[in-house]
Amino acid sequence: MALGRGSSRGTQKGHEPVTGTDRPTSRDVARAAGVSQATVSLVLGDKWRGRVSPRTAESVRSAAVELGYRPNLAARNLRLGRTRTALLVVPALTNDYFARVYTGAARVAARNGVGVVLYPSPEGVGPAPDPFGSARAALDGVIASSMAVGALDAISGDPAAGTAGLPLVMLDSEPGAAGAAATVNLDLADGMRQVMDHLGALGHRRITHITAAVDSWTFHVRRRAFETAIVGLPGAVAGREPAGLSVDEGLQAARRALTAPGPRPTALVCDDDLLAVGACKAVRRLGLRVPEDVSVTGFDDLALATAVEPELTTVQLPADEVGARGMSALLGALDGRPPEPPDILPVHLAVRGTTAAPAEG
Amino acid sequence: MALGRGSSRGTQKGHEPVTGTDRPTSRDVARAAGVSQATVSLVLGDKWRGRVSPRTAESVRSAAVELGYRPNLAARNLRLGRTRTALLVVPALTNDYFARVYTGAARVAARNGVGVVLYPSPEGVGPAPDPFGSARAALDGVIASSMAVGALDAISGDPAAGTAGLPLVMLDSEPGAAGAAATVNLDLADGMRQVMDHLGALGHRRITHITAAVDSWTFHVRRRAFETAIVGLPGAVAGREPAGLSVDEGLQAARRALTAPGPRPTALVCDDDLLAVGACKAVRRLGLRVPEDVSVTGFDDLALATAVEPELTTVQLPADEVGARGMSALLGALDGRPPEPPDILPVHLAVRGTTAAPAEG
DNA sequence: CCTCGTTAGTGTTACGTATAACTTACCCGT
DNA sequence: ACGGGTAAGTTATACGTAACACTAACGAGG
Repeated sequence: MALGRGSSRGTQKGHEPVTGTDRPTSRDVARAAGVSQATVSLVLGDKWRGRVSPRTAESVRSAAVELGYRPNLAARNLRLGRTRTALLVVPALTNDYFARVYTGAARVAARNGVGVVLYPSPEGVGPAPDPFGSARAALDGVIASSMAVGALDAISGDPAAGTAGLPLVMLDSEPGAAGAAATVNLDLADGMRQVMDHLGALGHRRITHITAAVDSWTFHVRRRAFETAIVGLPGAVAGREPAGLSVDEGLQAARRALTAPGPRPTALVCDDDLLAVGACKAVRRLGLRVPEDVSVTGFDDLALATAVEPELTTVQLPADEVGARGMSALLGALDGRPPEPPDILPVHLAVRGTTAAPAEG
Repeated sequence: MALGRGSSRGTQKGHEPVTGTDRPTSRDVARAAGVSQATVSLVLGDKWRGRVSPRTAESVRSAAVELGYRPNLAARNLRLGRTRTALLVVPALTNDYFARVYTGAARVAARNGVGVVLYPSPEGVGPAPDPFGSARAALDGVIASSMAVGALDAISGDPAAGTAGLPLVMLDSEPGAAGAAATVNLDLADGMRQVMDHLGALGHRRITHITAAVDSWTFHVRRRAFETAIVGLPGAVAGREPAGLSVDEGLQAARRALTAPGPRPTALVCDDDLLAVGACKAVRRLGLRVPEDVSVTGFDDLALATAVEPELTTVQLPADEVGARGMSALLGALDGRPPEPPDILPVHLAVRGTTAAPAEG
């Protein structure tokens, strides 16, 4: 039954390719089953109904198993002109918002027989942060977070050209972003509004916004929404303190906000949970308490938010839904379906332990 | 100059492949530059020195740019019989230990012109968690964390067969694991020893080990090392409390440990930072203080460890070095070099705020 | 008996690339 | 003038697969 895997590698003329790990090919399976390669392709491709007898099909299948046949994906991709693989470009792996985005995207992709390759934009990983060279996988389409567009247009000035003409779905980016086949958005403005309503209702009037100093739409929106909300809050006094996206930067920014001359803010609204955690540390290092002396709010509802004490009041984002919709949109674009109207996913404020009414004063 | 991208798709007989996004091919570039396809391949493959005149080379290059030529990776992979792509299988994205492993691996890979595809073993993502179907990228080799072997042998009973005959490097796994071309290890036993020495020197004698209830070598080692250390500590009394790998499970386990009948442990040694953070919460919920009443130690030094207060005393792991060595080993195996002797990377205890001498009593 | 339709396959081709082997033109020394 | 050498390309494959177009065998209907 198990013929030797002869595979007459006849070098008559010309080329001689680098001989990789020579696995059995569909032709080897064909020889073993006593049929032609075309039949093997039909059977294993599950297109044999009514074209190959069940007996033959079964013998092909068992021969394939016998030899441990695995189709050569490179050959298949070349033949089909498509890879059924999508690239997901995210800014950071550590951030579990993106981990959840991936989960949602992967779920939808798996249901459609599509693979997902992750490309975390490198933080000094290599000299050429080229997703299409680095993740050398041949790709059908790209989903990118707005926070990672740097990785895309690092290749060329034009963000769209960065995807090399592949369909592109943008997440959390300006609706109708140039070059994108679709966009998936969160109602971040509403999230910030919920935060401000909550703080306003508690009685806070001196509020400092600790902003993420990252040039990304997701943060611009938060800032605009904060500014809109603060003018809608009678007698409110706003402050602003920019910070990089880390716990430590949040700590520094909060320290600056709390030790600045003038009346101390009673609430710190942070653009991100990392910043909020840092802010809480700053409050305590100044001998104050959260939330009795200073309320702190975050954004994103990372795992970190419920790990710290007190647990963070923050805005929960439906991250996996973002990933799932993004993948759906990409699959639609790949199938040539017209883009669906961009809908904006709702977000939800989770009130936890870092907000309370301000002390009298 | 810019000829139309004619690409006479002559369907004389037979096949007719699915016409994907028809990008320009090297033959189109050849036509535009007035040379043969072979010359284009030579020039763009940077193998033209002494075989093509500089003038011609330049005209080929500019024609390629003009047309926006991007080589078809599927075709290249097929021709070369290799993809220069490695798969990194990790248990979770959220855990920044693995994010750092990836960073290290990606750094080494980039230096060698190799791409890295991440495969986070899915938590209920799809029905068939098949890295080789899901990450449909054609692969040259696999690096897998021992904590993710489940994703590998989910495909077949045999962990090695899971990689479909590809070279496999195991991280943090039993040295000389079956089927692995190489293994990269951390001296976790020494890490645990450092923890115990530290606690012993502080005067702790009633110590409970909060173990990760995960069937992985990395945790077996920790447990064995704990048990070895405890017998080497005169008068020491050990406890053990298993927990799943999460903050909340750590909290539950610590609560059980602290409220069990008999004298209360003065120190909780946790297998993981997540557990340690949960343990700290449990201590405080019982009205006790960290570290005055109960000392807590973690393991891994996640970002979380310095986000909480007090900052966690924990064992720092050279995660990126693990990734880098793993990738080096894989590249070596791919080049047919004999495996280097498995070396064990040192780890280092970071003493921070959650450990102190126990109160008298 | 011939034709038609169905069943069960096979032969052949091209996807786009990299490279071994061949070719042609030109120059130099003797 | 002529052989040999080099520079500058070109030609011809083959990688493994999927699918179209073809064919051989066979039974049924007229």
